[in-house]
Order: sequence, then C-alpha cells, then structure tokens
Amino acid sequence: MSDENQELRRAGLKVTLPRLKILQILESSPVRHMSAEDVYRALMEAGEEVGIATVYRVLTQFESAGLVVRHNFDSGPALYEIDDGEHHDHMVCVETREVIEFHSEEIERIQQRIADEHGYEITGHSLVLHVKPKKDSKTKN
Amino acid sequence: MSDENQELRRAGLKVTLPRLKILQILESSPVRHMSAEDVYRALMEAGEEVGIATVYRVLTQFESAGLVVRHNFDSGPALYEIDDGEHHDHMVCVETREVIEFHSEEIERIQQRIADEHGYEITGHSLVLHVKPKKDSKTKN
DNA sequence: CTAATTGCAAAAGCTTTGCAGCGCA
DNA sequence: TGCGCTGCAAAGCTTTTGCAATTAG
Repeated sequence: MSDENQELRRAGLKVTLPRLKILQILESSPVRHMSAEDVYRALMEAGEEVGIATVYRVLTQFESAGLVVRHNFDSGPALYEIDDGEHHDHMVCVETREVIEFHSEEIERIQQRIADEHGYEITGHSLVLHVKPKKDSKTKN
Repeated sequence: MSDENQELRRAGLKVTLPRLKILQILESSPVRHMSAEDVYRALMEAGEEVGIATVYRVLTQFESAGLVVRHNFDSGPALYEIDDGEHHDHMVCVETREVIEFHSEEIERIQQRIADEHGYEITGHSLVLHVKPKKDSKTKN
C-alpha cells in the first residue's frame, strides 16, 4: 500500500486518492492492457468517484513519469500498461482481441543495425503482430 | 489516365471523378504518406470539388480493395499510402516527422517463427521505429 | 432506369482543456 | 496556507453516418 505511495513520490507526483487508485487498478488488473475507459469503469465498479478527465490526465502523467507505457495498437482508444522495465512487443489476436507479449533480442539488434545504416538512432519502436490461432495439427501453446 | 480507370474497375469500384482524382493524387504526390486531410487539401488546391466525407469513404474503400495501406503511426490522423505490393516497414523521424521506408527479410522470418511458436499465424504486422538523426561523425545515408 | 455514389451537416468516439473549488504537503 | 489537483462541462480533432440529390453503367 505505501508501496504505490513510494512509486508516486519517486515519480514526483503528489500522492492523491485518484492517482493511488488508478495505479492500484493498473497493477492488480488481470487484463494488462487497459484503455482510459477501462480504468474508469474499474474505478466506478470499485465505488470510487473519479472523473474520466482525471483518468486521462493521470494516465498521461504516468506515461511521462515512465510508470506506464501507452500503445496505439490500431484505431480506437489507446491502451496503457504498467511499465515494469521489461521491454517487449505485442501480438494482437484479430479474433479475440487478446494481447500476447513477446521479446526478441534478435529483432532488436537488427532494428539497431538498420537505423544505424540509415544514419539514425532509435528513440523507441513499436512492433505489433496481428495474428490468428493456427488451425494446425500440432499446436504448441 | 485510363490506367487509373483500370485500377478502379479491377477493384470492383465504379469509376467516378472523386475516386479518379484521389487515386491520381495518391500516385503522384511526392509525399508518399498522406492523411485524409492531406488528400482533401490537395484536391482543393487542384480546384476539385470533393467533400471530405467522400475522401474518407473513398480511402476506406481503397483500403478494402488493397489499393492503399492505412497506417496508425501514433495518435493523430491515419496515413494512407499506395500499395505497390512491396511490403515494407517504417521509420518515423521524431524531429522532422519524415517517414523512411525499409524492409528486412530477416525480421520477417523471426516474426513468423515467434508467432508460430505461440500457436498463431500472422495476418499482418506493423513495425515502426521512432528515430532521430545521428550526430555521428561518419553518417552514411 | 436503378443502384451506387456523393455532399452536406450532424453526430459519434476519443481526448484535451478552462475554470472554480478542493486537498495534499 | 499555497499550489497542485480534481470534477465538470465544453470544446477539439478525427472519423463516420443519415439522407436527399446526383451519376455511372
């Protein structure tokens, strides 16, 4: 509990009830990627009185503070997820909207090399695979 | 001229003036990635009377027909580019907003492998590197 | 001739912002 | 107490949609 307290302070943000609650929701939700609306709904269900505008503002602040990462997977609302320091990319199932995370050192290296060859350095990247379940015989998952 | 005519017919779309003009603009513009607004402005400058709603509708139809590819690089308006069949990914310069295209067979292969390992098959993907110019001594571009 | 297409304006979806009041340090 | 934070409602930006008029085939 004073755990989130610390996180907020470290981020240079005043510890307020909306910020605490939003951070708790992001950390405890079984769904890792949430829209502002998702967070807002979760707050409502928890009986918290927080305005949707505050949710947007807080999520933006959390992003600036490096507490969360914002994704624009496609059109539709942006999704936020806790930034646990572990960089990873995403697969989005086109059928279930499920989000699967993965990481490839190999791809990262190649990206670096390509940017370098073009005279650029990478400040960030976004890799999203749109996928659907294999109908294969020997599906390993 | 009857070239675009053909393309539209092949796509199963009636050949109308708005569709012809929009296709021409997308094909001839020096800037390869254009928003609906960009296309609309280009039409206005060319003295064409086309509603912005039509631009959105036509671009959507073009996308369904495989004539153009739609990108949601970040927030902000979607960008469209002619689909010339050559698949490629993008680097977006965070300073100039410039869009650079690249392609890596290597990355594609790894993506396939990863999706496969998770029991999925890829239906599409989006890879965007956010980059800035190197301050390096021996910049090769 | 008839179904498809268009333009307009209204509305929808997501997000940001101005402002007055409230609350943390 | 003072400045930052919040809630509300209004507005902003991008995109979609209903409808009547127009047009391609």
